[in-house]
Amino acid sequence: MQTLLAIFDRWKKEGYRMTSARLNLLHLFTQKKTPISIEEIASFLNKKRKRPDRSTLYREIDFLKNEGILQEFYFDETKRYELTLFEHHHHLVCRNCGLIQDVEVEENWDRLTSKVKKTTGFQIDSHQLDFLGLCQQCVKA
Amino acid sequence: MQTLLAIFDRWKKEGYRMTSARLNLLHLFTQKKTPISIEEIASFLNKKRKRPDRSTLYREIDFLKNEGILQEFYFDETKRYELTLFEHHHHLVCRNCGLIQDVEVEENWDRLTSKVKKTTGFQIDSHQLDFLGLCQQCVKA
DNA sequence: TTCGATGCAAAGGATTTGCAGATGC
DNA sequence: GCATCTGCAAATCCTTTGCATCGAA
Repeated sequence: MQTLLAIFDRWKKEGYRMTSARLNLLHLFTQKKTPISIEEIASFLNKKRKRPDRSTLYREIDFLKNEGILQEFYFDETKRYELTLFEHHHHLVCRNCGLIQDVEVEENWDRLTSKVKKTTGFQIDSHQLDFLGLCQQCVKA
Repeated sequence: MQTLLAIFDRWKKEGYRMTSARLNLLHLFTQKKTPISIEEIASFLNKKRKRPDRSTLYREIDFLKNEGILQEFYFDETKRYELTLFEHHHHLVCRNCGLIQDVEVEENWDRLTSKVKKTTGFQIDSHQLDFLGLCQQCVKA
């Protein structure tokens, strides 16, 4: 697992710059522990009176994705992003209100992965497991 | 698991019609056992000289999704659709050539689901598990 | 001073919508 | 015959791109 400091070091060597837009975004992502959409990112940054242009936002997301810092998900009809720095986990999605929550699933993923590899011949890099349903609030209502 | 016949019956009662566009689409989906994109659907129908307008295609996909006949996935930067009639299974996606393959994962999903339900309070309807990696061909190359 | 990052405006592509005519039932 | 379904064209929405300027190192 790479740390933010290690990333900054690498960027310095590669000639990328620590601009305020980039720092604001990274700061936002370290606070939000759950995948967020472009719309949500824009509105959070608006609240804090930092408003990058949409094109900047898209370019920056792309940059961070290519650098392996952000991970892309697709929930609730929209793309969402989350720091890869966070430990691997799975998501619970409420199909009514759209709430997204992390969940720990006790499972021997290494064993499962190597089993799948053996039966299919695929070289498996990662997996994604999500649960879809209703959150406590929406079950009540 | 609902059958196609049961669906046709329900539609008749609800006043929906068995148009040729709808039948062509359903026929295509019963043949393709793997999630396909709008582009792929259009090109397959073109080959068979059935060319519905794109708006019809989008409307029909939407209809089938709402009727619970199609399931939506998001792989390889595109939305893909598959019949829900097929038995529940998981997907292997090659991140190089985009190949999608079904895979059986032996796991007691009911046990896992009820465990997650207990720890989170969510009412869980379904889950989705996908593996990402390289297929045999792409590993060689 | 240099080159990456940004904002703006315009282009591009995918999806949706309104409407008039076609077609299942 | 009536309501649904369809194709066409236009509208809309999201994302990307070109370019001149800004600003980090």
